[in-house]
Amino acid sequence: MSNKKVSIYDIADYLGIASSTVSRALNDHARISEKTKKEVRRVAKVLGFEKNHLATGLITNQSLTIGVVVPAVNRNFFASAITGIEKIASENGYTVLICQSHDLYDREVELFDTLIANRVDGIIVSLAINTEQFDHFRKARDTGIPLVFFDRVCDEIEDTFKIVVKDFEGAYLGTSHLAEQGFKRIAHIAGYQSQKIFRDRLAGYKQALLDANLPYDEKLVKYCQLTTEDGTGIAEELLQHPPGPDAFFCANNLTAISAMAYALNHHIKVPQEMGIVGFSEETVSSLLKPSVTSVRQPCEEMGTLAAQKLLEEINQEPAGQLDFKEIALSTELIVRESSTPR
Amino acid sequence: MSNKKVSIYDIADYLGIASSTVSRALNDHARISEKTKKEVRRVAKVLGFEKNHLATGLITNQSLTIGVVVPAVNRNFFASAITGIEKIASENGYTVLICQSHDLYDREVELFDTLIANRVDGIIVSLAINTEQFDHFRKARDTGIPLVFFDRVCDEIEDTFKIVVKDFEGAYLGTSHLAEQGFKRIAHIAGYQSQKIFRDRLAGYKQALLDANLPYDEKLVKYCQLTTEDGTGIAEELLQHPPGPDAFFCANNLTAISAMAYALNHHIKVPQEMGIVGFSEETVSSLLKPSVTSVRQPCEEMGTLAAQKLLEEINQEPAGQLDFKEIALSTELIVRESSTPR
DNA sequence: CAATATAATGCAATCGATTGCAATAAATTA
DNA sequence: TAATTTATTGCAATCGATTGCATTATATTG
Repeated sequence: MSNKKVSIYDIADYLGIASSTVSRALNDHARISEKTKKEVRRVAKVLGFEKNHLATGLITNQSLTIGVVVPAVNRNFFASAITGIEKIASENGYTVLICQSHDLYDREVELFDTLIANRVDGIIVSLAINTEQFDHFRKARDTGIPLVFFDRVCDEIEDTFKIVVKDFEGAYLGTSHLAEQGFKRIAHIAGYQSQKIFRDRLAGYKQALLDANLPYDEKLVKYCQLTTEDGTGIAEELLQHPPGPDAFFCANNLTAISAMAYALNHHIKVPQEMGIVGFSEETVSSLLKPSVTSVRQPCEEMGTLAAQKLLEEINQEPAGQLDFKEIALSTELIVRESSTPR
Repeated sequence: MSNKKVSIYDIADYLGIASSTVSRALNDHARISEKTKKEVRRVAKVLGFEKNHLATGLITNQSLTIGVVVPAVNRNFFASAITGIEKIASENGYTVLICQSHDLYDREVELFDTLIANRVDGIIVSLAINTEQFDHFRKARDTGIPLVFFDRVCDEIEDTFKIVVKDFEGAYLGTSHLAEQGFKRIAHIAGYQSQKIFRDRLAGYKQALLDANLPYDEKLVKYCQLTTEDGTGIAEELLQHPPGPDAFFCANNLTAISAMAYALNHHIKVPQEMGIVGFSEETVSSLLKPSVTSVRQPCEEMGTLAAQKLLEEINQEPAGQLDFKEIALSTELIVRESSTPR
């Protein structure tokens, strides 16, 4: 293996000049002549030079890398958010380190340690579903690494940007829509209430019932991790013993899809006998038969916003001037077949 | 902001010992006494020390990071493969840098430059759909960075591991199955033939037709990028003018799902009037109504294998002893409703 | 107790790029 | 031509961890 590691010293030797000149030339420094710059660039190319970011990072104390910690990348919401983050990051010369917590608190903590050790310049995070301790966030902040939360945010940590959607509003929209369509016994597949977003969604659901003069029946609310299996299981549980629900408002889309699948497989007609509304779109929401009504979140926009705010904090000059706050974006109800019997 | 950067020197000063001793203590070196090790670890914790990987990487010439370049992370196949890669990597103390090429050649090249600059110890890659030049791969290899291809591999580069599935076999299985179920005019939504996997899938499809005594009609084969829109568009095109196909064998699952959606929306009954088989599972394959028959790939296993082979190459001692080859894993046909009219 | 072996620690160079300051070369002005 | 600016380039320290070799402390043996 030809383990050539070409450094600026090699270029310097080749041209018989100082390494500092090479460094400045490559960085297009104003005090280097055009002639030398051209020469240096030419030789750099000939020799196959690639700048060593580790060395740069060590001396400049910044890695030009930002870390992203999400529960999983194979969900449309997170994948889109990441796309947004990448866009802003690469426009600004930053690399993105994407990590999956797989919704495990322990893994999240580990990932934070790794990111800190790798000296990322900032971290964007959406909490694992069972994260209820926050020392790893504090540690990052104490180490001087800016943090931005999005989607599943952490209220206990202040002075950071938080990018969320109006979960209450979204849930209210979805549930009200079902009520308007004539559904009377609307169940809610809810996320664990340790996460604010799921509390807000439940609250929106309740308020919508109230405003529609429908009774709130706690037996119709089921808390879970919101996996595919949870959706099927809860649908089965609720539909076994009459009177079951005649509609599901689901706190995410995976459970909406799987609850719908359960219904269809048991010869319950959707939407005639059963209405379905999900929260957050999946790629297939519009492709399913019937297509699935859902609350659309501006996923990619959340990503770009999170990245912008993070870079703002990383590059703030002087420090301590930022107006940290929670930014809540609007949701939109995409009405499709699964909720419209008429 | 308390930008404390605690280094081994701080620990050394605190204890009045040499930094080299601290370094060795933290690395559990045999020639350091237990007593000192304990002291050092204690102080490290008190001071909030986090090892600087940049410095370590600079001196040891390894970053303990591996790069992964895939077209997109929001596809079940890649997400699962990544999960497999992460598993092996973290077991071995490596961090994974995940990058998306978004199926763009230019972006892929850019990402390679960034990864090289970040001195990753190796790269696992699945080609962008229009990658037909390979200098960036050669450059990585010349820089001494091991490469492993998976899924969409590059035949032009030799002496690297390649992890694939038996695409020919999978396509043969899927198409034969449709033939057995009585479908006569089986269309194929194919990927661009610049990629070997799509050539192999087409070949498997052809062979299956041949063995089933069905004529090969090139009008029933459509080449595309395999996006959702492609699936819908091709279904529309082929079904507009009779005699259209009575089944679709699709080179991925997105097009299978969207072609099926098109059929259902136009009152074509699946599977009674139209059979559907896809390649590679999506999370929703089993949840759709009808559920979608598809060729299952061992996604996660491909990821673990790719990572294992990469680490093997990274840590080979002495160099040049590896038996590089293409490893082809078996596929499995998961029969569901979309292809079984009876 | 002296001599030798062994354990534990320290010194100093190194990785590659950056950067403040000094030094030299070239250009301008008196 | 001498004096002064201005444009270029070089020197050397620095970031933080690692490591070969030297050194000192402790243990073992005769």
